[in-house]
Amino acid sequence: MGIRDVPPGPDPLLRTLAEFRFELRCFLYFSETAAQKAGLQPQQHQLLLQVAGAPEGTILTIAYVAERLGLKHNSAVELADRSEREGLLARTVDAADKRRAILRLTRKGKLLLGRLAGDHARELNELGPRLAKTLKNISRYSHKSAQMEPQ
Amino acid sequence: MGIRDVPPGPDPLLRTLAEFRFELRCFLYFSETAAQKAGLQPQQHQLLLQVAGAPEGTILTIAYVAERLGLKHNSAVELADRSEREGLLARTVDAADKRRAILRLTRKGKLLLGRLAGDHARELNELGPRLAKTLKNISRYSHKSAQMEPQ
DNA sequence: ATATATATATCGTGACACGATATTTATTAC
DNA sequence: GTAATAAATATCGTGTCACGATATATATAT
Repeated sequence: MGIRDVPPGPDPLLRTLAEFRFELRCFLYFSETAAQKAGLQPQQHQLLLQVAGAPEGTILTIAYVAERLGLKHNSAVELADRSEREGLLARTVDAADKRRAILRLTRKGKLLLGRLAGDHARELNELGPRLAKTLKNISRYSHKSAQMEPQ
Repeated sequence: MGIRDVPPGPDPLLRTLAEFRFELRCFLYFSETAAQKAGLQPQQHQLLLQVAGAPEGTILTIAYVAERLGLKHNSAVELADRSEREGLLARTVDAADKRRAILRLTRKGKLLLGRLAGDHARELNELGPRLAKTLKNISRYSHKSAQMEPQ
């Protein structure tokens, strides 16, 4: 802790941004691996999470999950196709607007997602504080002030 | 702010994890878009960042960046190939161990990376606090305590 | 009732990560 | 000191997936 948090040498902002992305990558790697161990593709996991974790009252359309996952509509369609084929997800045509497909999890999908959620929460409880600290360092170094007391 | 941070309805842990991934995805989308606007593939941006932002004294080998990017060695080789082809990066054989390739940025690579760094710092200064808050909520809901005062 | 917009779906393409394997150089065992 | 093993990088074929362009079906507006 202290000055070693952002060692001297190269541009401290680049140094800290690199560290942040590394920590982020570690989390994503954990997440991808956990999903695959559970028998899900990482993106399928994300789809299930956005479906199950949507705010109350959300209309769970393809367009909604596409926006939440940062995907184009057609990519979300394909992801839902694959997930449906594997019995993780079900589509039903919206009775109120037959253009829409409503997504919901199957029991299998819920089960797998639930297991992953606990693991992710644990991992984030460990990683979170480190991420937060690195984020603070970024803000410190991006305001290009000479560094005062670390932390 | 307050109770609305994690609305009622479905499992609040799933709800919060979904929110976290959405915020993360927003950042990544920003980052990918910024890189591409600057003429870089997102992964090339990450490679340059890990090269330029490595701690003083780091030996900048393929293996090093592979580990930092969470890639297999061969994927890092290919990424370095593409980046070298576009004049962002240079490889030199390590004189001390001729198996190793040492990576360094070209002037062009440094220039592009520098521009992106500022934009990213600004974006993270905005997004960081929200991420930190969501992370805290995850920790709150993963310890399955009944919720007390929000925040 | 026709035109336009919206939601989802289909298809061909390209980027890229990976496993398996090869090649070169170091290191170790004897 | 040479053979054997390890380590670092490179090459090649394959599969996944995200995308743009386009198509189809339903809703909305004029």
